[in-house]
Amino acid sequence: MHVPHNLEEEPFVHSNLSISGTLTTMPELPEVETVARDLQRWVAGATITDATISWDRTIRHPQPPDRFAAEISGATIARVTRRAKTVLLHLADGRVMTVALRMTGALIVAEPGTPEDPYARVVFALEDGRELRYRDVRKFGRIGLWPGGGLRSVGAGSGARSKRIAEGARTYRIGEVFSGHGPEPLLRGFTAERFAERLSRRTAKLKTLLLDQSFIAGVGNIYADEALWRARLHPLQTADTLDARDVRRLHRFIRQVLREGIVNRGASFSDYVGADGEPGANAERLAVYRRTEQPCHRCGNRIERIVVGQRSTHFCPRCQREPVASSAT
DNA sequence: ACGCCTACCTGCTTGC
DNA sequence: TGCAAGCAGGTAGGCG
Repeated sequence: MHVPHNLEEEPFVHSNLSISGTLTTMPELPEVETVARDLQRWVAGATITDATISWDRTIRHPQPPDRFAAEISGATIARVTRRAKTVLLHLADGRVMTVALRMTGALIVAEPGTPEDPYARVVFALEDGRELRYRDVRKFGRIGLWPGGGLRSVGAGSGARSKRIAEGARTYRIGEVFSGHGPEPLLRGFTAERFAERLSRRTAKLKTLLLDQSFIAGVGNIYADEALWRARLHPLQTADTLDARDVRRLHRFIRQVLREGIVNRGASFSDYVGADGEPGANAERLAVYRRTEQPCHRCGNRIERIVVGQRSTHFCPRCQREPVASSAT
């Protein structure tokens, strides 16, 4: 199997999710997509011979941690894909291992002889001598191992937070598998019309909604702020007040920032420095996120930071006007 | 059903 | 310099 040359030079760097310097990965859809594509290239076909768990809580349902290693040993990774912000490792026997990276999770392919990583919470030994390491400084991430046959949600529709998942005779709370994810924004089925229809039924603030995974899958704090800036929409504006043009802009720019993120290997809005040491053309791309008090690239006005739903939110108060509440009819 | 709040975690930054 | 508080944010789950 081809091994990228930079693996040899930088053992800990498997993808852009390993960052030299400050580790602020914040994996959102483009970052997770990048990880899945890299793993598909590097470990599809590999067989797991053992798993070492150093933080039990990383392993979640349905297997208790002490059975996980035995369950996964001997499995061959057939295919690696992504759903929302979760990496899916499809095993040859039909089971699926899910890896939710949350805040600081990373999947790293380590060549034999690579120094131990103190933040590796789960290490999968591969038959060929390499290791697939799940690294997670803050321990928020979760790994699950699910039965084959395909998990399906019981009852379709949005707001699936409390619904259950059926697999054969057993059912799981949907949160144990997926958090009732909304549509994948980059799929063809996610049309402006469908988006408009979903938005029209909601009275929540735009920022809150974009972060709601049951409303739209894969958008996190960075891409939400960036998409709203491009669409010139105020983060506090409520969804049901958007007109048709607003919706089309928001739809287009959500997809645009996510696609650009993937093209840039998920690095477009992080302070990533590539293995080639290429300096940040990324700073140019970052329009508002963490640019508090700095000039707006469009109008020069100072970027403002507010807190929405306990999350920092960055926007340009001149480009992104909050609509005046209409008290009249 | 929806929106809001807290807990989960650790490392870095800030303030005294 | 040392220490504590504040901050970062994805998401499960509880509450009103």
